[in-house]
Amino acid sequence: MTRRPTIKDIARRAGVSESAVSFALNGRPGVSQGTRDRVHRVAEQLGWQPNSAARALSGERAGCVGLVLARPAHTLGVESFFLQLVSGVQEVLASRKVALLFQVVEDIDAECALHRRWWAEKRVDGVLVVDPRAHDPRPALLSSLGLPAVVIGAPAAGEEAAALSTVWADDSAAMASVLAHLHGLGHRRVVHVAGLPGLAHTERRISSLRTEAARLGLDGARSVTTDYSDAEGAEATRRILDGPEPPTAIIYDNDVMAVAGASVAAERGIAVPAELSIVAWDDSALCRVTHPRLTALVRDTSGFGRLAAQELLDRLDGAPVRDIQAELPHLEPRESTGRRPG
Amino acid sequence: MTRRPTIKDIARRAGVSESAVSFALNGRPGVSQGTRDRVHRVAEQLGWQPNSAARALSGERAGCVGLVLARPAHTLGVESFFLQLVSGVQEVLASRKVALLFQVVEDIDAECALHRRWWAEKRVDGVLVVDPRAHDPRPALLSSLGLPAVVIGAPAAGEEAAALSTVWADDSAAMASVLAHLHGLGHRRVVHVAGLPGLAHTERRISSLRTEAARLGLDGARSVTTDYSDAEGAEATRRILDGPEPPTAIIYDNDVMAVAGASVAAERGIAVPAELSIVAWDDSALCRVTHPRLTALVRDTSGFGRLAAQELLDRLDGAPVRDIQAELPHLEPRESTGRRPG
DNA sequence: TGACACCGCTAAACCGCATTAGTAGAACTT
DNA sequence: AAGTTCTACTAATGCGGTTTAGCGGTGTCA
Repeated sequence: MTRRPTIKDIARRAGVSESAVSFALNGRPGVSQGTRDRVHRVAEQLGWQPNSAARALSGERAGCVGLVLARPAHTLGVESFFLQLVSGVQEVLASRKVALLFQVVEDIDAECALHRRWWAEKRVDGVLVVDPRAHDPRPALLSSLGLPAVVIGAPAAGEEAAALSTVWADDSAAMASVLAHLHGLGHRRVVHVAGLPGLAHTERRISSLRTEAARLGLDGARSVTTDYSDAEGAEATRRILDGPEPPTAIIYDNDVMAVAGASVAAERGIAVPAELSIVAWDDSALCRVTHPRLTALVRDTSGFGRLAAQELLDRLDGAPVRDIQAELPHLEPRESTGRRPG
Repeated sequence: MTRRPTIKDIARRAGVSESAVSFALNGRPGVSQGTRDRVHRVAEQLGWQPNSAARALSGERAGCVGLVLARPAHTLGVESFFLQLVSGVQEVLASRKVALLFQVVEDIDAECALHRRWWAEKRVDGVLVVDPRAHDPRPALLSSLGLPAVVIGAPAAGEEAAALSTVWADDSAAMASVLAHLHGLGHRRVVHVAGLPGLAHTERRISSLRTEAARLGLDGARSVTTDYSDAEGAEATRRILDGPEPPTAIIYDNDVMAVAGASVAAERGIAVPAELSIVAWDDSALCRVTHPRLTALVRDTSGFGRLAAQELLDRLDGAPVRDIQAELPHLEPRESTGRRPG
């Protein structure tokens, strides 16, 4: 139950004023090198750390950034994406001693309310925004509050990202590469089992599928949307396979649905990849542990997080808004894709 | 870029002193009902929220609790456990407007350093501790700092949890129920593919397996440890199946390894459950999407998180240290377990 | 040699809130 | 009518930092 040391303690032991201590510890001019060293030594010895509340109060930063995840609770924990992203984010933040406030909420209204509260409470210096969507209310809100933010993922087509930086991967090009792969294997009827309809990247992938399919002359290509859960992924797969002219290849928007789809095929005795090819968007342990292993679109998710965190820190340091493109995801062919049957 | 309203603004508009505002907003005596109402109305109108830094500084709480995850980055994101736990934790915290500081670090030394820093910075009012392990340095550290904490998971046998509350599930009983299930199906040779060796619950499960197996007369029962990854899960499975007297049932300490194990069996043409039964400790979408679906030990992970968060809040309110036992996990039999072959 | 700039430091104000001490006025005693 | 107790409020202080203003002492230069 030790008492926390303060700069007052340091000042007393070093025989200087509190202001001198503050100057010394923050590398500001106004103290001689000798005094500076002495103060640092005493601070170290006392194990002093700045009280974050006091810092935040005196006009400075809170030393903290926020990340809100607006997803219904039951769809959480099935995807590896977020923990990976967060771990990348933290690598960068931790190196600068910035903390991460993390919260899961039910929907986007709750998310907006939370941003507003964090701002009013002066709890965070900036926020990371994930899952950009069509008609997204968050960019406008955040810029009206003057809260620096970085959007992770490309905004919906046609929408300017207000005054927010964006870190994104080119989903359109990625979709094109998947279709090229399938087309090269002879597939002509392809279905895309997409994620949540409101999300910007979902719409982007859907529209890219359409234009790219038209270009390649794949006329059966279409998308269906889901909530990303294994249940809806399986259900969609059943409907697709039961429909007229079932496809010879299916692209799933996440790993969980892809595995669920593969399982439905197995259940029905449909051989993968002999009769049906499967591609997962986002690689994970999941894709490697199933049998056959799934061909997947690999992206460096934690690298993505690192990029976003770095950009947010830069923004806090006054850097201008930027638009950063992450490395293009690449396709990792495994055993779940093969030549078109017949 | 609106300015944040402060109690000074409220005081001015309501025509009273700042102290009166503070009393009114905090439900303290010393203001008439009329003034109280007026202050509340003005505060609402201005959209005032207490500045968390100022609150924390003036002796009060930081309004924030911490959770550190000490796992090497590559083992992250494969398990659904943590996001589920965190989402449960937050349900409770959010209802009390307490924020969650979340950080992922490489190892337990980094975790200890972080706890120390958070304490010194007065960033958190208390912390949640996960993955208790044998010879765990954290309880002693936290109690010497006087930082309220709740340990999630039972401490290693023989170790007192210092002055920390504990929320735990009875792993021994759970292991017993799994063995009873397998014994009932006629299995006599069972292997347990456990997780990280240092963790308290790993050791608990291992020792429970041993005593329970002895009681039931299963003499081939043994445990091997891994790092929880799909790679080590698969590797362990190969070694086990290649060894002398291969088991007829395998218990895996998480879902990912169980699926990886099932995949190894499939690869080798070993039929599940006809030739090999598989049990996963911890249910998830994963166990339901594979084919055959995996028999799993189900626990209410987010409920676990809720319990822990509630206990931490109680501790912050001055409640005494408690030892809370969560609901016993129950076994959900699916298609991956069946009668012993032969 | 006086004016001026510069260095190294201290004193004091301030951030937004909680809290303690104090105070004016009304109500109640006796 | 003077003393006491309440009520409803204000003034002042402190939390732990940052920051601005100011102040002696020394060096520089005209």
